Amino acid sequence: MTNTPNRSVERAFRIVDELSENGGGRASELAARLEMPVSTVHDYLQALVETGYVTAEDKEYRTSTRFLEVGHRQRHRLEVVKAVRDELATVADETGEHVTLLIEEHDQAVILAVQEGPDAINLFAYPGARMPLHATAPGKAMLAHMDDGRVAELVDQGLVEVTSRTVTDPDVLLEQLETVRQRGYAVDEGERIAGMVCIAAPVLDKREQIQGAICVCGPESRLGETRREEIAEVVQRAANVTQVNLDYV
Amino acid sequence: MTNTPNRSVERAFRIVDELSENGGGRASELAARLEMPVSTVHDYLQALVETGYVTAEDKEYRTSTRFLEVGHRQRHRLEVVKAVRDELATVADETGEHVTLLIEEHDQAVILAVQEGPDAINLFAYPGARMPLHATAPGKAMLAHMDDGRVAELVDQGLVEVTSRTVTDPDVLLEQLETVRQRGYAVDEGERIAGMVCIAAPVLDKREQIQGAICVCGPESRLGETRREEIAEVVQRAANVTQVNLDYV
DNA sequence: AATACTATCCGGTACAACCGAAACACTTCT
DNA sequence: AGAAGTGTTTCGGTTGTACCGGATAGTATT
Repeated sequence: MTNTPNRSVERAFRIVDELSENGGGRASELAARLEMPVSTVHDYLQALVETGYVTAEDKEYRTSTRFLEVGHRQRHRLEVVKAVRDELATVADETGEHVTLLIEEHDQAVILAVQEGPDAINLFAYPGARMPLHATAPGKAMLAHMDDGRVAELVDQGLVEVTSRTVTDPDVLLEQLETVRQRGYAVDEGERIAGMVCIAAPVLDKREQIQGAICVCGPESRLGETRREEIAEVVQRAANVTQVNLDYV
Repeated sequence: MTNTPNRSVERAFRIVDELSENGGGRASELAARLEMPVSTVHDYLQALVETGYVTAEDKEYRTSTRFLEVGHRQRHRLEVVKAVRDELATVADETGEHVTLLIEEHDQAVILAVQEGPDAINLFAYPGARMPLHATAPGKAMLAHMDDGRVAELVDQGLVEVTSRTVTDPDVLLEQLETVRQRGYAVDEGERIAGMVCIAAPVLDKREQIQGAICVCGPESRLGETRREEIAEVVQRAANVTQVNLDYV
């Protein structure tokens, strides 16, 4: 399967990743970290600058705003984003908490949009941020509506423990997914970020295909039993409206 | 100068660009557009999918959310963005119009953040969007504080006509830049988008280095002489506050 | 079923990526 | 000032792999 898939491309993006993670760097720095000859890295950086995806400023290389551009263009085209437009703001208003729209990509949950309600906790959440599916409410909401085969595959790859509360037992996870299907929303209690509770509802299209999830996050202290149910209501309603928008636009 | 800067890297990003512009595509489509053999394009797509920067969904390839991630991370690190944080919203509120923060990159003006006021015209403006420096108010605001040498270089590369009102005469441009320096803000009257007037103030750091520009855009009909001066006031104040934030954080 | 199209696989060859080494640019010591 | 250290850039020969033509498999269209 991994049939030498063009080494140059792979290396180029390895360098981009490295730049992105460290917010830039010098040629030799990167060479050391990536264990490549300095001259090679230098060649790549030169090529990357040429493409416009990397900027050089006095020997200091950074990823350029082209990434923003490409990312936003794609996001703009995703139907879910259009469909959810006003709903996120409404949910943020009604709950006061931190609201996000996520999709599944490459077996991960990826944030597409963030809307902070008046009382929102300041999470490090930004468009493009990704997280494991099994360790988050939105992830579980989406998993609950994916093929059994894919879920099994993911389970086989191992359920990474993000916090001490993360569900790592396959049986427990499958049971939870069943619950999600029954009541229509998913919950995560400090399974990704200690002290944070998240409640998420899946967004399906008319073919019952999963298109994303809407998620509300807040501190455990503020989200008692009744409050959670209220939020679940709101999130599910938003997901429904989104589904309608999806199908009729 | 163009010393064979790694063809694979260049081609990989040519493909990414093409994908981004058309919101995705099939292998053969891209091959035709880029005038490359199908098998070659196929190889590249495979490699790109492997890196995670492109997703394949039933033969249809798209740029992935990785671009969003990389873009946002970088933006997060840019000092200007932090410094301008609340100012954009304030300006949007006070003017009611469409407000943006821009920086210069690769000889272009690039939008980093957008804030729409209550009466804002719906422009196709998103983070990462880029435009020529000489054809916009923020561009001219930044040009006015760049080295004469760089300005001369840009002029030499030719002043592209975006609309019929775009300044294409070097002498006129240089004169306008002088005016910008004198009164502290730049104006563009339908030079990039017909019917739109933009007013922008430069954000400088303590070394008088240009760090970006804050820009307000609105329809010509709404922006008479006095209104423009009011907006210029507001924008300049915001740019000043930003500068202070920049220097003291 | 036959046709047309596109995606995918394969493998030999030409060519460009690769990297060692040397030149160059800057700092930072003595 | 000179020297030594640190990091960047240039250069060119070799070697590995990107490249693409052609074959095959897969899918849609008639």
